[in-house]
Parts: sequence; structure tokens; C-alpha cells
Amino acid sequence: MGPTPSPELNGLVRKLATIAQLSGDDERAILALPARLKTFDEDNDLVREGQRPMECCLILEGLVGRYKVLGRGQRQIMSLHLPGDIPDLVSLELPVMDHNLGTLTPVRAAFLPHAALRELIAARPAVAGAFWRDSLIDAAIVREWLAGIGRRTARQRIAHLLCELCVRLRALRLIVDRIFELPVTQAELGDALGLSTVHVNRVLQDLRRDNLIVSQGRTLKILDWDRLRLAGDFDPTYLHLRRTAAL
Amino acid sequence: MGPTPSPELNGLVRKLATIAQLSGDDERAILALPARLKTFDEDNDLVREGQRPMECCLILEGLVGRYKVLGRGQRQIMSLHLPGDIPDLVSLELPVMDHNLGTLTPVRAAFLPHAALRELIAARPAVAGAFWRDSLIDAAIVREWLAGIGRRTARQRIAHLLCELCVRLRALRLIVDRIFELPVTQAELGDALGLSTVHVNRVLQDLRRDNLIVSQGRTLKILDWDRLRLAGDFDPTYLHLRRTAAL
DNA sequence: CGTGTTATTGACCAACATCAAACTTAGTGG
DNA sequence: CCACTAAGTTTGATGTTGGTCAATAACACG
Repeated sequence: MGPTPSPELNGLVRKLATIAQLSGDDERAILALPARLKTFDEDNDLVREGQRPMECCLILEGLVGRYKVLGRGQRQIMSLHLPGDIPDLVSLELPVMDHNLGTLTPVRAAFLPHAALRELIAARPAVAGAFWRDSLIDAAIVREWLAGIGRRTARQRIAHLLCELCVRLRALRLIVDRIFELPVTQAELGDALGLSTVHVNRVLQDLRRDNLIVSQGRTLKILDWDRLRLAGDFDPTYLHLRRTAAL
Repeated sequence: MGPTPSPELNGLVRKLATIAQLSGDDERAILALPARLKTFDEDNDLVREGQRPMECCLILEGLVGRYKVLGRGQRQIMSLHLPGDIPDLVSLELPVMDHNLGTLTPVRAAFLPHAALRELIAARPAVAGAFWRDSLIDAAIVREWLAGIGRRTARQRIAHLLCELCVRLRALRLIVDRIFELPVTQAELGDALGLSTVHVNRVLQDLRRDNLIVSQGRTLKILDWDRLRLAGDFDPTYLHLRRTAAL
């Protein structure tokens, strides 16, 4: 008898369901993965550059950022990861981490041994395909960010990111309407968008002034989806979601 | 007996050899792939956003750029692809292209049917792994570019890109020393780096003035590798090459 | 030789960064 | 319940990198 099927791994199944179609057997095989649960405070690293992890971390709850620190201590966040993501799935094929994974909020994570994941992949081609697909989508999101940082204005970039997070959260059924927690500081937003904190602040004020969004505390509410989408030049194709319902 | 083993596909084998270890059987299976050869002039699209390709293109010769065109006609090149690359391998899992692939030089390419690639992947796990690994490295390169555009100065970005291309070309044994053709216009460099043509020009002049590089025509020669590397804050870890000899 | 593309220059400008201070908020312990 | 503190946000003043526009020079190619 294998390990107790963790209800914890349901998030992974749900996430994969947003991008691929899996059979009941596939899902059961995923749920049977052995997992070591762990919780982290805000601002902690799950995995660090240079490490050679023996496990992959599945996010159960909270927000994780993938980042590098360049030359003079400047941080660039390269992607944001939501519950259901396995941001270091990459470590299965690329043993040495070339970036850090850090929590932006308190995080609950499940650590899945490489060996078990490899078995799963070998035994269940559909799951292997879903994982491959997931890392390709991950890459597509990074490319979209690259295009944004390279060619979009600060206002566009911020609007775009808000749209992206909204769509991703809705696809995961973590929000229903267009109201969500954005538990990141403006400094972190800047690190993700290649902007300074001060500028992020000013642009956010603009967006509020224009009634595109409101935010009380860390709750963010998109007031005018269509105009925000327009302001951010946002087109969700690059997310490659299965159900366009997510829009 | 399958189709004639094309010497053309050797480039793919050589490329995969730089990132993964394949058996003789794996290599023979790759070489047996059916391929439709095609040549393109400079500035043509191999695949376009929105398309659903039924084949993947393997670059045999020339330089290919992956790009998007945003809102007001501004182009962002998101990656550069050298001979041996299959830049649209992604289309196997993500049927709708979310970007364009265009030639920056005249290009010879081999088109490989999806069906044949799927059979290859199903039959040879090591090849599947190599492909996965390849797309993960592709993503790692995009992340590095993202970090650069987000946080590095124009000078650093340009120096970094020159270093990257040099290392990649050497890994493929396409150059021996540090002299290579950079058959791209300054406008294209700008599109890749998120800079204007004018600024690219000025920074290149600086690099020449500082004796980091020389360029006659489109032949580029790195004069002072160590200082260029320093100027670009370049660390090749993210390329995940098998032989560090490439340095 | 023309003719079109690419590189170079100069003048000017805008977006965004930096610095530093004040203000808000949320949490903490007495 | 009220300081007190630390983190985050907001503001203003000022600086800089790199963009834009437009013209000229250098090539490359037929």
C-alpha cells in the first residue's frame, strides 16, 4: 500500500487540469506521490541558485517568485507562481539551479522527491506530457514578460500583469469575480516589472485615478476589465489555458 | 528500411550532444526522421503567430529570431536560434503559436512532421528527455534576457549578448576562437535588447573605443574576453552546457 | 554609377531612476 | 487601549539613461 493519498496534492491535479486533459488513473497516480509538507514565512527561499535539489516543490498555498540577483544587488523577479505550480520542475532535467525561488507571502509547500516524479513520468506518458506542457507555458509567460519589459511602458506593464494574475487566478478557481488579494509590496512589483518602487507607486495611482482599479489594503479590485485590458495590451493567448471560460 | 538517413540532421544530433548524452541508437533514430528541406531569404517568417503547425522546423544554417509585434508595431525579439535548434518544438504541446519565427539571415531549414517527432519521443525516452531539457534551457535563456532587460544597462546588455552568442557558437563548434559573424543589423540588436537603434550604435562604438571588440563589416571579433565578460556581467551557468570546455 | 539599406551624428526630449523625507498602516508589547 | 516600531506608501525635487527625429555618411549590390 502506497502512502496515504494526500488531499494536499489536489491543487496539482486542479492546476494540470487547466492546461491538459488527464485520465482518472493519471490523477490517482499523481495523488499517490509521496510528499513532505513544509511551511515558510514570507521572504524565505525555497530553493537557491547553485543548489542541486533532490525534490521539487509544489506550492499549496501562497505566492512564490522566481528571481535572480544581478551585479549590484538588483533583483529581477522572472515569474510568479501560484498554488498548484511546481516552479522547480526544471530541476529534474537541469540539476543546478540558475535562479532562486522565494516566498512573497507565507507559503505551504509539498516537496516531491525527484525519484518519485521520474517514476511517475516514466509510467504515465500523459502526465509527462502535462509536465512538459506546463514548462512550455511557463516559458511562454516569461517571453510575454520579456516583450513587456522590452517594449511596453510602465503603465502597460502594470496593467498587463494585473490582467495576467486575474486570469490565472480565475483559471485555478481561486477567485470568481475580478477581486483578489495582491499580497506583494510595490517594491516587489517593481522587481518583477523592471521598475523602481517610486514609479510603480505613481502608476498605480494613475490607474486608480482613472478608475481602472481600486485597492483597499492588499485587496485589489479590477473596476473596468475592458479598459484595463486595453491599457495593458493584454491578450491571454500566451497562457494557453484549456477553457477560454477563464476570461 | 526507413527514409535515407539525412546528413542534414547531423546538426540536430550535434546540438543535442551539447546538452544531453544520447546513445548510438538514439542518434540513429533521430537521423532517420523524415525531413522536408526548405530555404528562406532573409527576413521571412518560418512560422507565424496564430498558426497551428503540423511540422517543426530544424535550423540547418542561418540565424532565426523568435519575436512578437506589440501594440504600436514595436517588435521584440525574444530569442535567437542557431543551427541545430528547433525553435518551434513547443508547437508539439502548444498547438497555437503565440509568437513568430523569422529569419534574420538566409536560412536552410528541415521541417519534421509532428507525427514522426511524437513517435520518436514515445519510442526513445532519452530523446524525449533531451527535447524537454532543450526547451528548459531555451526558457532559461529567455529568463536571463528578461533579467538583463529589466535590470542591466544598455552596455551590459549588449556585452552580455555578445558573450552568450560566442559561447553558444563555440559549444556547437561553429567557431573556434572568438571571432564570428554577427549578421544582424543594429536595429535587430535593438529589437532583441529592448533598445533603440541609435543607442545600440552608440554603445557599440563605446565597446570598440574601449577595445573590447572590433568589427569589420559583419565580422565581429572579441578582443578582450575577460573584460567583455565583466562588462556584461556574464556567467554562462544559465546555458547549462555539458562541457564547460566551451568557455 | 545609381539606389536602397545600414550606420553614424547631433539636437532635443521623455520616461523613469534616484534620493530623501514625510506620512500611513499594521503589528507588538506594556 | 495606547504608545512604539518597522514596514510599506506617498510626495517632491532632481538627475540620467536612453528615446525620438532628422539629416548625413558609408556601404553593398545590381
